[in-house]
Amino acid sequence: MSTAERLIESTRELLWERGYTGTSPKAIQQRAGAGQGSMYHHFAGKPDLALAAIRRTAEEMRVRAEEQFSAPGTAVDRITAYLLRERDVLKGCPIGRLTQDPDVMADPALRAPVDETLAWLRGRLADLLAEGRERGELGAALDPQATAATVVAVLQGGYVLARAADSVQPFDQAVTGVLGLLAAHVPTTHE
Amino acid sequence: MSTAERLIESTRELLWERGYTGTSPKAIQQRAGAGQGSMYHHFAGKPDLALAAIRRTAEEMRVRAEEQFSAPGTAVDRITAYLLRERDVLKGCPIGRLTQDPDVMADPALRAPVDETLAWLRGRLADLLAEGRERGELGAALDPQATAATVVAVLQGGYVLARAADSVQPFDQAVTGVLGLLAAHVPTTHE
DNA sequence: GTCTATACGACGATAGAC
DNA sequence: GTCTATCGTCGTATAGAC
Repeated sequence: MSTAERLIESTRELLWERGYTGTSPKAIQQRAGAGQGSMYHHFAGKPDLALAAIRRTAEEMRVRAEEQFSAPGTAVDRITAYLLRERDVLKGCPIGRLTQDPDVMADPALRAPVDETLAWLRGRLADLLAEGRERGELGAALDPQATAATVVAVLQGGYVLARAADSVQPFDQAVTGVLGLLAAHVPTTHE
Repeated sequence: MSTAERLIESTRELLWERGYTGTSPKAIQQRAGAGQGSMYHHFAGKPDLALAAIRRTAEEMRVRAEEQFSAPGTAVDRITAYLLRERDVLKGCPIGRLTQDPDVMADPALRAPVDETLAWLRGRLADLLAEGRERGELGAALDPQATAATVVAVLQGGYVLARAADSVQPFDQAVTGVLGLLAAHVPTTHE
């Protein structure tokens, strides 16, 4: 792996673990096994490197989500598979966490991939829900956009609860809970 | 207001806006209009001051939530009122955000109030949901614990989505969505 | 491309005068 | 109680040699 690659990967890890403010150039260099000069040769500075790291993480997240979304099965099947997918729950969402970093949110370039990724997720889930509703898999009363936002929020909030409790249990409960609520909207499961 | 009070209040604001790592003693002093010596006279250091600030914020959060929880009405009414309560959505949750700060999570003293507050919230909502189920306001199939986790996660995740989008819309949608799902579990609304 | 040297303010705290 | 002085380290680079 090239030095530039190692720098990006180290930055991705540190942004995930410690956030933008909590990540120093020195820490990035040490983890990447690169010197000062090397880092500043490849990147203009901390924001530039962070941008490369965030873009890559965002792209990876979309690809992994799309794997579930484009799988065979009903809309609810695919959303269920997405929600139950294996996750590094206690580490949280590498994109969602950036939302709490004022320095990231204050920089339009850094903010854009965060905003776009979460908006894409909601949109994609809304599409699935709308499709499921059209096919009669879901009740006509279900609001695809609102429900999509709920599903993404359950994940993002589930990470928060899990980190607070230092346990995956609240995350799993939140997912179980929303799946239970969603099941009540599946016409065939109505008593 | 005493100097110690102003220091605590300033710390509360800064922890909310910038998190623990992003908040420096100097910034706290400036906002409080106090000098170095003054701060270190009243508090042992940054962690000590943060502890006082976090405890107060946690206490305030419980009191405000309990106002809705102990109001008259059905369980669903009270949960709805809680979810629709006025909030500083774009600023996020002052307790939930600390969850993303590794230095807070690494310190048992700082972590405790965060953990306890979110756990209390889930427990309180689970109680309400269980009560509503016993009274027949909610379907027997509803899992109080899981659903409580879902409700709290929707709020915490809604903040994340709102901050990413720089708009309250996704937060409102997530709340609308979960209320819509919950409505399907109210026996009388079944067609 | 990578290294070392240098810079300068911020961070988090202590010491001691008033 | 509050102030100023001082301290050692870190953060975020730039400069220039190799």
